[in-house]
Amino acid sequence: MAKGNKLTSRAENYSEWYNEIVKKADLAENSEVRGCMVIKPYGYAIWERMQRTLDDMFKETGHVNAYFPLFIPKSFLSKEADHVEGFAKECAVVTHYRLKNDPDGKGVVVDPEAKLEEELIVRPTSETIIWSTYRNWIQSYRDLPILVNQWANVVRWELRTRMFLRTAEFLWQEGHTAHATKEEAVEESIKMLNVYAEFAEKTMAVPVVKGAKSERERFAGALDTYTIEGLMQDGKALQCGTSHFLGQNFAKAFDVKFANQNNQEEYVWATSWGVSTRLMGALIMTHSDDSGLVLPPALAPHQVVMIPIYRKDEERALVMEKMNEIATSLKAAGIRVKIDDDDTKRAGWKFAEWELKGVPVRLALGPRDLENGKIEVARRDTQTKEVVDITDHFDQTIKELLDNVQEGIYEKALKFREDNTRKVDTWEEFTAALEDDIPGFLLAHWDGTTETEEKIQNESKATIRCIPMDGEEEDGKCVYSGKPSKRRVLFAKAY
RNA sequence: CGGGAUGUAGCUCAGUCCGGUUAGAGUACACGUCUGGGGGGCGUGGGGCCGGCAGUUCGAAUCUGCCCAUCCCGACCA
Repeated sequence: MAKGNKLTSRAENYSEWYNEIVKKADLAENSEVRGCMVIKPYGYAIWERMQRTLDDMFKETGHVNAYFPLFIPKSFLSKEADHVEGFAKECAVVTHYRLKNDPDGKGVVVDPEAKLEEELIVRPTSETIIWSTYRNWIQSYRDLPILVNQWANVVRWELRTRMFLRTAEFLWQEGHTAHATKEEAVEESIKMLNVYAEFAEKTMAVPVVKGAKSERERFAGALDTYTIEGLMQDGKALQCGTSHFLGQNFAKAFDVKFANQNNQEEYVWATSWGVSTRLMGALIMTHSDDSGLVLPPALAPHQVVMIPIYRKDEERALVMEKMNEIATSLKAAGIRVKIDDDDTKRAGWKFAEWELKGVPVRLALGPRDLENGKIEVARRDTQTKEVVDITDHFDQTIKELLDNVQEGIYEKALKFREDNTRKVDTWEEFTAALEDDIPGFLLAHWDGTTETEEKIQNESKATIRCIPMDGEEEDGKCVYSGKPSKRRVLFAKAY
């Protein structure tokens, strides 16, 4: 790659900047199938770290993993009326099970003889197939709760797609739990929302607002949907994860009952919750800059990249010896280290490349440093570097530096969100705020009706992201209708 | 599904209006060489069914028709 290979800046064209990061940082690329993407090894490595951390958190909260089929009988989808309403328009349908050679000799065609009696839907989510299964698993209160998660792919036939943010097929996890009481199910749905929020903030360093969705925005088939909402650098909101209290809707649709301690039959209470590869988009759009990706150390496949500098083979040998020694001690301290000793690339090229890929810390070591007992330490998030002594506790120095980076990018993102969260009280303020370069989060009163919500969306393009959980009661007037309101809700333009 | 555009090297594109040498550039790739502490310089080389089919013509990347594909804007998108 040549000098001209700079990213489009965020100011110039934000969505172009995003697309270029995804491609040039080797995260993913478009596939031959419209709307689908290939997640490349570097991008997948980040996703794997997300999976591992989340999976541990799920296990710690008592969940186990299982796997349910990709295909769902068409009839299942129509058993819960709201649910089918929500998904019908974006389902891929399997109608046949066989191909045959084209009689005209041009490749293969669908064999019309092989039509399925009942068509199969490629899962857009798995509530239906799971609840039809739970029916057989549950007879007594002693069978409850069921706390199951699955890691899977799902398909939603989207017309407009964007890498990681909205693709026709995506990877996610979906937790599906069954409980004896309403209280327990509600508690579960909030517990998992908290797990998501903790993951977002501690591991991804993405600050999020926890809240409940309005009726209009909630999951089809849920009584309550809870969400974590992040604010991206362009001032638009991104829904990062959702947790649903499903009530008894699916239990009734699939006739899942249990005998309570008094031997009375009751419908089971349900939750479901999920996060997807969309989190990759949140990660990119929260921290990255015009030089490329910025990764939190907790998720970076390589936390430290080491680049040797040398001219002659003798120099190379000396530098590599010292570098391996340092790498060994860093690895022993639990740090993920990559030595980039590729002799076909130049040092400057590697600097730019690893910056683009967001590696939190870069160490460069050359003959000059070797003489002085020093090493160059560069920090990705602040783009600063300094030459420091190689001390006995160098591994601890780096460990602390990584912690600082993790903390630093979170604080920076939090400050950005705070700077771009505004209370507005009039419709003029509301619409004016949305015209800004960074529209941001708007806290405003709302009269609680779907009609008003729709009008606000149609006239301003902003939607209610959530009714924040930590919001305080406050008397006010709806920013649109002027009717009384008890609390502010969070509005934003959203992805 | 409506509106607009584009298909030429792995990628980004010029050439098409006005038909006429062997179809070009940048980048990527390969080799050599000088290099090497922020995406290096020089040299050499490989790589093309010009989206497909059918016309017009002595001659088509270029003109005509049809088809296919993709992209953008809208509509739609818990």
